[in-house]
Amino acid sequence: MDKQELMLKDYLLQTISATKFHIEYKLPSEYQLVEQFDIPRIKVRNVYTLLEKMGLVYSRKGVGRFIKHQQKPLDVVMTGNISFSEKMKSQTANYKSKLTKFERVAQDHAIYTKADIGQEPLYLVERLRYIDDEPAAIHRSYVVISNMPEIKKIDSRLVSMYQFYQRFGVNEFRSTFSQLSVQYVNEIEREMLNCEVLVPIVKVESDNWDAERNVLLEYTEIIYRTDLFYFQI
Amino acid sequence: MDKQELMLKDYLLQTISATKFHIEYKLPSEYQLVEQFDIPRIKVRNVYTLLEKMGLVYSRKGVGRFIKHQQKPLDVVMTGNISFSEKMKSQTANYKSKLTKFERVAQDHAIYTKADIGQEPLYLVERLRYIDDEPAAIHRSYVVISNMPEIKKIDSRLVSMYQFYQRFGVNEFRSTFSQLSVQYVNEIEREMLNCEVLVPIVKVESDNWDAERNVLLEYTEIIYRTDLFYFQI
DNA sequence: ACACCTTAACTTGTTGCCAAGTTGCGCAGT
DNA sequence: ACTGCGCAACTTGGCAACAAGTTAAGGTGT
Repeated sequence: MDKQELMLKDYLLQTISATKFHIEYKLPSEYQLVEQFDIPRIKVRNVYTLLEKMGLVYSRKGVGRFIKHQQKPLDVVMTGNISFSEKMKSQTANYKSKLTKFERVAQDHAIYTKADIGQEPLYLVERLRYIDDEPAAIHRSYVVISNMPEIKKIDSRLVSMYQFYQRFGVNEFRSTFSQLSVQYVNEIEREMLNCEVLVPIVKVESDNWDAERNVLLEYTEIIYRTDLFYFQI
Repeated sequence: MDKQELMLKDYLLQTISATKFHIEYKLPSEYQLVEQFDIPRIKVRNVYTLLEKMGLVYSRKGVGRFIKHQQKPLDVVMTGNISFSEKMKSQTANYKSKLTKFERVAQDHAIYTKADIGQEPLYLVERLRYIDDEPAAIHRSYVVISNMPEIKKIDSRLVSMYQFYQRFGVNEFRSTFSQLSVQYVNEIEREMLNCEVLVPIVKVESDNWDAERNVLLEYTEIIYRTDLFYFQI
């Protein structure tokens, strides 16, 4: 981006952050900004399309460009033993979870390169979490079948992995690591999360052990849209 | 982005991630991709300039486009009482810290809107952290002057805030919150961190108390480039 | 045989032009 | 006075053409 584009980006970001998030706030047209800043129209377009990819703005051909309504982010507590479901239900009335995949993990899946996993057959339970009817997080549990054979019997009524494990005799949980990284989504996850190309995601990878039997229950991967959450550590 | 651009983005991202990070790996030219995928050149350019803004690729006019060398991310442990300096020194030989600002905080600074702070006069100590001579993190300590008046006497020899507090009688630290959010940089921080527009940052905000006296020592804000760190929780 | 210069063919950088959608105003008809 | 239609002026969407930098090959001169 050249200096003119950077200047315009900051100008529009200030406009967006200063605006009291009324629905349908209309931004200046491309030609208004061309005249106001005396720069080529293509540079205005470049900045506008960047803001669109960041999920801040949307356009309607022939009408104009508008600031997108942003939800107030919710708090996710990253430590402690409260399940994600409980965390969300305490902050919003409109939370739900949908089971999107439950199947054996193919032998060539990348998960098998993780050191702790080795070649133990795994069962994937994948859930999409919704807040105010918007997809907000993808929760993947890779369960070690030999340490929790009942996992093969789950069905679409599954509500919480915590409750599932407790039902089958696990009372004490332990985690040996939890790692957070920030990335951009791939296309599959972007469609699942219904977000724009440049909304970064936080990926949290951790494990979950039965502390009494000292066996690995699952390897966990959670993908959060970063525009919908603050993370309490 | 339309489907052709998304397809090309994924194609180039796969090329980048499959490449063994040799310096100066040259990517296909715009016209090679135009012919290979039978799409307009402007769409190829759109995708290439996006990858440039993400910090993955750089271009040289008349020569071509190249994959940027990426450093292997380091681990930052987000909990516990180890100072950032110690965390980094245990992982790399080439770490340094530079004091970039130390001054009273103006009365109209946004920091004074934080609930815990009220209107207590604050002193800002800002450090830029380097890894392998690249800026990697900005560390801001907003110190409560009345609870640590010695802060006004610091100079450019300051190495560690932990050591500073210990020198003035603080032996036991406590934190009441630590919040992580993901954002894009503003222009000032982008220049300090020497990164591209679309490298997201992690901002960690926390407080630090003298546990014995039960007084607030500082409000802390750390800004990390997300391409240089994994976060252990 | 080697070195230097020129030019063609490559590369990326910059911007305008045309297409298509929408809205609002003015005019005509009832 | 009201309603409906047409068109001008607005908006964004899509893409090609020209400018400028670099490199390598070929030809010429020593």
